[in-house]
Amino acid sequence: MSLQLSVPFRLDVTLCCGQVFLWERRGDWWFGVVGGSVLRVRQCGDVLGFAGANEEFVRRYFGFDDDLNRIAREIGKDQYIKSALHEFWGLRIVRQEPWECFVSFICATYKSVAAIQRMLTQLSLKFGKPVEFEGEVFHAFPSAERLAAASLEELKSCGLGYRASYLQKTSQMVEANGFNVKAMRKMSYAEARDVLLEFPGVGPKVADCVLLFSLGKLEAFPVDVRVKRFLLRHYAPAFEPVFMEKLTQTGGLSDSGYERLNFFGRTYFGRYAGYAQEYLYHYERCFAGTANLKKKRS
DNA sequence: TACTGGCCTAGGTA
DNA sequence: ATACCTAGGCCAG
Repeated sequence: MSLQLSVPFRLDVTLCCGQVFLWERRGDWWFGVVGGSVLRVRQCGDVLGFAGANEEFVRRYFGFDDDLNRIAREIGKDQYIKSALHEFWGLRIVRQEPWECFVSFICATYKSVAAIQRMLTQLSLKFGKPVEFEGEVFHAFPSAERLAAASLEELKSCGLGYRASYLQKTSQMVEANGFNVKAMRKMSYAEARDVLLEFPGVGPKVADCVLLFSLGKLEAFPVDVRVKRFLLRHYAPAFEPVFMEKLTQTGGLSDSGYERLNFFGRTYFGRYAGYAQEYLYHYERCFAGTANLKKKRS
């Protein structure tokens, strides 16, 4: 099946920008398991070809209802973000499966994207239900029940390290009390964030990623080392010199430091701050390299 | 309340 | 090759 694109969209950028980890590229086609079924998608200009789901599902998953032109007008506050918007125009925030997204970002702490993909792939292979598609076996993302029953050793064998116990405890909590996606969608950003923060292994960064990439809270503004970096480089005048100095001197980010940068992002860019974050994050990742702003060791 | 280390592991880099 | 550094942070003290 195929659909004629009537909105700006770029599939490859959307799947490569670091918001989702389990899509695999094979030639022109992308393969992914979403909600227990396998999806095959490719883009040729204004035509999106797909198999494994209906058009409505595809439209919802890739966020075609987001009015990108309007979003760009609202977040396009300065030349730097405008450059990122221009470079990656068509990048959209995906509506991931919340549980998969939650697990992904619990595992993502202090890991590179390549390593995250590897961990999640192993978890799926080991604990996910096999799904046949076009004569081939794929694996669905494992349920909370299955992960809750896994031993620490089994989880660690997927490369999780210290994240294994977080994932085990969180899975057990979800198995016992559920993961109330519907309720969180209805809540405000702040309320839903507080719910997520109750789970082990979930701090503000992980919560913001889940809110943005799976719960439709487009004002969420996750702050990681790259975001911190481009804020230091390009938005320094927005902060007090003393605060800037402290940020530059320390590698990590304290709770209060996180909240200040997060608050800046949400107030400066507005209700679509999450889109700004993702365009800028990807821009930083592709063009800014890994210049070292950390305190020099002596 | 705010800050400091420690933490598992795997890619990437010198 | 082999050592070292950093990676989409969180938690305990």
